[in-house]
Parts: sequence; C-alpha cells; structure tokens
Amino acid sequence: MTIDPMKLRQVSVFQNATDDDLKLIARHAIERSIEEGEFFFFQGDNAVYFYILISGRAKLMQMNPAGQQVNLRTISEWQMFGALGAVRENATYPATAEALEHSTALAIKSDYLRELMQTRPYLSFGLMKLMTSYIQEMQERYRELATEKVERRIARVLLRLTSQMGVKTKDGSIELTFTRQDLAEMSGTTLYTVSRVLSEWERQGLVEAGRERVLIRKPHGVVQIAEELNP
Amino acid sequence: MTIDPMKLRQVSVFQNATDDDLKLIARHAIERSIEEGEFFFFQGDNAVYFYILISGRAKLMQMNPAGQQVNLRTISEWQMFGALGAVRENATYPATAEALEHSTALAIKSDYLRELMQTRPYLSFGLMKLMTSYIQEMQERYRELATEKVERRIARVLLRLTSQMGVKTKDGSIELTFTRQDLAEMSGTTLYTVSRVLSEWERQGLVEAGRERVLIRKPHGVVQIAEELNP
DNA sequence: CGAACAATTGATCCTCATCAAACCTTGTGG
DNA sequence: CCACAAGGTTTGATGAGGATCAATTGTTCG
Repeated sequence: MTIDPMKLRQVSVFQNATDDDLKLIARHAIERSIEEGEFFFFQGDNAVYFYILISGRAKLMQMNPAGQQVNLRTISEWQMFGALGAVRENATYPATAEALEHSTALAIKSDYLRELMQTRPYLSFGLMKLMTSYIQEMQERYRELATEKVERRIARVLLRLTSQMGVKTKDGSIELTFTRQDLAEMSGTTLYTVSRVLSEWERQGLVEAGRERVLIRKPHGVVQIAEELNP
Repeated sequence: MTIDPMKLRQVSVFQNATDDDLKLIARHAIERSIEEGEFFFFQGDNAVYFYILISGRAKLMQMNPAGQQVNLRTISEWQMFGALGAVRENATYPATAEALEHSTALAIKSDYLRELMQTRPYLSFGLMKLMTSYIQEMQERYRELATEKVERRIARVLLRLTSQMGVKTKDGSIELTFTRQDLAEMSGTTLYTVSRVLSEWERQGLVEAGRERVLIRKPHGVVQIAEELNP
C-alpha cells in the first residue's frame, strides 16, 4: 500500500510536475511513521533522504553547543523538509526534525531528487522558490529578534502560526496547539515570559490560554500589537 | 570596454559554466558604479537586475518600519547579490544593498538568468548551493542571536568577517575595516556595546582598535571567546 | 489516586540599551 | 598651515526589559 501519486501535487515543489513524474516519485518513496518526541533526523546526519510530511506535525530546530535550542519552523502536512541536503552530494542536515505528535512522512532519496532536477527545470525552480521563501522568512525573523521587543515578537509568532496551521472555529477565533515552551523557542524568549504575556493578553480579552493551547479571540488585536509603530 | 568574460568564473554560481556561456553572460552585463553611501537597490524595488560586485564593498541590510536596520551580510568582490529576484518573475528585492565604499558592479537582467537556468542545470545548482549557504548562515545567526550573549556574538562576527574579507598582515594579525556601527548592526547590538567590548579586548591584548578599523592580534583568543562552553 | 508534565506568579538579578558628554581622527577651506 | 567641522569613538551613569530561580497550582493520563 503506497501513496496516491496525485496527492503529491499538493507539495509546492511538485506543483507543476507531470502526472508521470509524480508516479515516478511516488514509486521511490517509502513511508516512515514516528511517535511524538522522536526524530526524523538530526542536525549533522548525512542527508540521505528528504521528507514530505503526510500526517501529523513536526518542528525543525537548531541547538547550540550548550544544548539550548531554537525553533526554525513548524512543518505541517504536505510540506517538504530536509530538502536542502538534495542540493549537493554528501551534504548533512543543517537542522534537527522532531515530531510534535505521531507523524508519518514519505522519505525519498536525496540523490534521486538531484538526478531528476538535472532534466526537469520546473523542479529546480520549485525548490528555489521554496528556498527563497525560507531565506526571506529567516531574514525577517532575524531582524525582528534584533530590533523588536518580546511582546511584539510573540504576537508575530502567533500570526505566522495562524496562517500556517491555525484552525478557525466557527465564531472567528483561531485555535493553535503549542506549549509555552514551543512558543518561547519560536520567538526567542523563555516560557516564563510567554506565559506572562499570554496572561496579560487574556486579561485584556485578546486570547484564551489553556494547556498546550492558545485560542485567539481577537486576531485584530494581536495584529495591532504586532504592527503598531509606537509601543 | 566591457568585462573579460573569463573573469566571471570567479563567481561561485558560474564556476562550472562553459566559456561560451560566460561570453553570453558578459555580453548581457552592464557596468554600474556608485559612491559610498549610495544604493544599488532598495528593499521592495522591482528585482529587474541581479548584480555581481567587481570592485569595492557593499552591505545587504533590512530595516523595520521604525527605521532601525540590521546587516544581513557584507558583499565583497565577485560575489553575486540581488539574485533571489531571479527565481520568480516580477519579484522584489527582499533587502537593500548599500555601497560601503566606491563600488562597481555588473548588472544583468534577472529575466535573462532565469531563461538560462531553464536549459542549464549547472546554473540552477550553483544558485541553489548559494541559497543553501545563505539559509544555513541565517539559521546559525538566528540561533546565536536567540541564545548567545553579546560578547560571543561580536566574536563570531569578527571571525566570520575574517574568513570572508580579512586581510592578513605579515605578523599573523588580521585587519578588518568596519565602523563600530557596522559591527553593531552585524551582531545585533549597539555601537556602544561594541565599543566597550573591543576596549576590554584591547586591554587583554587580543585586538587593537582604531577608527573604522579592528586589528585582531590574537585570533585564537577571539575563537576561544566565540566557542567556549562556559562563559 | 498519584505521577508527570504544563503553566502561573512572585521575587530577584543581570545584561544591555539608552542618554549624555567629552574625546579623537580626518579632511577641508580660509 | 592652522582651525574648525564632521563624523567616529569612548566612557560613565542610569534604568528597563527580561532571564532566572523557586514555589505553587492546574491538567492529563495510566
């Protein structure tokens, strides 16, 4: 039992692929399921495979020598990850991928993608577009970290997550499933500070905070905090 | 009077180009010289051209709505910049490029590069490798900014600059030409803090600090500050 | 029910940013 | 050739913003 090749078109890089190519790719994919807290790969591992998440949720992170870690990005369904290793031979992963819940991914040999890209410009362009968006996002986040105050950074993180994986409830609120620690790693602060900020926002009626859960009641208010010129 | 096409091979992306391709590319390049403090392009501009710096020095930076800016990277000779815009049609530059001194660059239409990449995988791969290195560097810097103390970040910046554009003097010291403000923007701090840290290092004999100049006397000592596990 | 984990909240401390003032260095024009 | 202006740098004083530590209170699940 393998994946339906046509479903692969949901992957941004494969958007312009021919049906035949999708079938080819699907035939080279193997499924891999892991539990919450387990890892698809570690920073520094040989980048033999790249992955496409087909169910669950994962995070890409980097840690410093002392073991402190930062969250680079959260991966949701049909997103590709670990693909930077496909650009050159014998590359290593520049980050670690950990499952945030029980997750399943397709693993495909990096060598194979590299081979395909030799003759299929649309694939190279797809990957380059993806890489461009990473670069832009990292540049922005870097600037935010360097110049903005925590509260605003946390607001930005919530908004980013909203657009990437927020679940809209029927009354216009948005639900996010993350621990304070996760949010802290994503905004470059500590879980204590995240907790304080969320408590304050809850007092103001902007959000409802629960265990591993944030419900954004007034998205507009959060946007205002994220954007406002004068704090 | 145009550029010698063969010189273009110094550009990492063109490393594996055929001589004919280099000639083609050179024929599409126009030279553009600007003075210190002037700009090649601004963030948000239409990315009509990408550039190759052939003399001088420039910096890529990003600013937030309030006007504070951070330095993303310093560009030295034969480096390509503004090339992210070549990946998709009608893209805009995600950063601003300013000359740090009188500088000359080749400007080539982004459209043209994109066209070439359709039929020349080596070009796509060259650009992807470049983009991969940007992503990795930004990820590292992001982590540093989030988890490391200023002193160590400044040490890292000096080391990065050393490998990118440091001038070795005959006694093993390394000379860098940057203002305190430049260094501050690169390490995500203020010129005051940079000044204080450099003064302290000077007291310890690690560096000599002058106007728009830092002379690293004991590179090993700086490495130690950058790497040491226990501060 | 109890263990494990997540979150809150208060108290404290420390790193840096900020502001202000003076000092150097370099280049220019009278 | 000197004086002065402009820009870069240093240094001290001050304080704010968060990190850190510690203790307590939920929440979930076997």
